[in-house]
Amino acid sequence: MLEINILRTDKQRVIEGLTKRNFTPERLKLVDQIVEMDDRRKFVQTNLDQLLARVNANSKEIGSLFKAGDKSQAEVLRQEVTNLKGQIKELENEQNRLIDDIETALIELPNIPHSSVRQGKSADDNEVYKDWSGPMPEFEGFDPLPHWDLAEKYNIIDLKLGVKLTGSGFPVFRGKGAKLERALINFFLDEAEKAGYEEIMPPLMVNEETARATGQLPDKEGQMYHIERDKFYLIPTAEVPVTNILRGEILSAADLPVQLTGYTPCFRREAGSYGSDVKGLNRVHQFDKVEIVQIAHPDQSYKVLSRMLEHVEQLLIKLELPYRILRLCGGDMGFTSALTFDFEVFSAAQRKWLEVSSVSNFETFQSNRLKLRFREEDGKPQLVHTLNGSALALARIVAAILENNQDSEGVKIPRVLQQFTGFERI
RNA sequence: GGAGAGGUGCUCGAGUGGUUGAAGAGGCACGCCUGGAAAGCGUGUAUACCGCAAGGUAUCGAGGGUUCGAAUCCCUCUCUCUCCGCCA
Repeated sequence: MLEINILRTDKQRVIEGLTKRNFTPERLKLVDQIVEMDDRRKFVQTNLDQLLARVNANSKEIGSLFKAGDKSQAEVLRQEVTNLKGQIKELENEQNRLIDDIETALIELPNIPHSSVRQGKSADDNEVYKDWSGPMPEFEGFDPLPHWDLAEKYNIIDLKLGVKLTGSGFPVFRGKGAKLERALINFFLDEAEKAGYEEIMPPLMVNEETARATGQLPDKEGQMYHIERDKFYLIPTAEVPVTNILRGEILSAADLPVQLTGYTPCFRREAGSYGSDVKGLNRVHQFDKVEIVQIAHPDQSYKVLSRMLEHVEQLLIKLELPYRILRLCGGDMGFTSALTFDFEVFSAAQRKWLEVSSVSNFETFQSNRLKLRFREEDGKPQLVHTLNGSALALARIVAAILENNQDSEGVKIPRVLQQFTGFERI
């Protein structure tokens, strides 16, 4: 959620930012409407506080009058308070209504894009920030198979079995497939640890408050699996529980940046897709992911962002996968993000780029709802910047490894993974 | 699932209607003391909102109620803990 103050102090930037996100002039009016409601809210509170102050003063006075035995004077003051109550109730109601309305409206506003973000309608308008310049996988004497065929051929991932156990989009990894998955998780976690991240194993279900604080609720309610009976949500990403660890805290500046990482399965309902995009591991309801999260000083957050980009990039280099980096345009960027870079790997048989990581700076958009702040030496608390990124999303990485490293006999395991898998080929 | 206890500030912990935003202790910070340290002494130690400011308002799990006045009384909800049962 945006800080309401910037609608006043930085209105021009807000308008430009929302325009990058393709807000129509009609919708832009929301900004002024919110400020107006907030003006009214301030006015109401000033009045309300004055009335409450009088009630408090009278009550105190009544106390001492009673002790002094002056009942008649006490009665006069008591009467006055009784008369004020109607007004107080009215103002309180209006204040509560305004607070609700302001929040409801404010939640409609997405984060203001960073100045480097271009306007654009969709993923087609994303800018290729860094293209792949190395060699592409080549195959001599045979046509590379898509990963779903390889999965079946070597009996390492069973999608049909997943359907039997649960439903479509719940792959079953087995044998060397399962071990490859586990190897990747260990590799990613070890790399994160080396980069200074503390490993977290969080709950896989969260309560409503937690889902709200990182912005999954109310915007993306439909994306999450919901346990009706206990009012829990299955996490769509480790970002949710991990970022919430520090919810409500006031850190000292010396604690920053906080670096956290976590492996979790991720559960996504992802309704409404179809076609070849969803085939195999391209889009599933449950997948594994290692997430990195940083809580940073506002002055440092873009430096932190580039370090996170480097981290992810190194993973892909070590895995020997062709990759490219996109800077998302205003139309494709997530609601909560100020700047997002996507990493895509090339999957040789499908001949397309698959998104395997998304690294974002949310600035104060998340911390505002998280109430996550820090304090300089003898300064006032101010909101931190939060950042996160996938490092990396497993399913599609597996797809790319299988497709790119195949030969007619099997699949070669990238060298860095071999110590984790214990085998060199599938 | 059954029975009970309880949620107060950074922590512990008092507090059953009236200068209690909240005793006391601990922790932390600063100062004094010291050759230095410990001990000791002193001072300070929440957050949000409104206000140019002075200052004001709110907050003792959450919400509602009683009252001139509530951390203190009443109702609802919620969470935690203990015991029993079940269980990896």
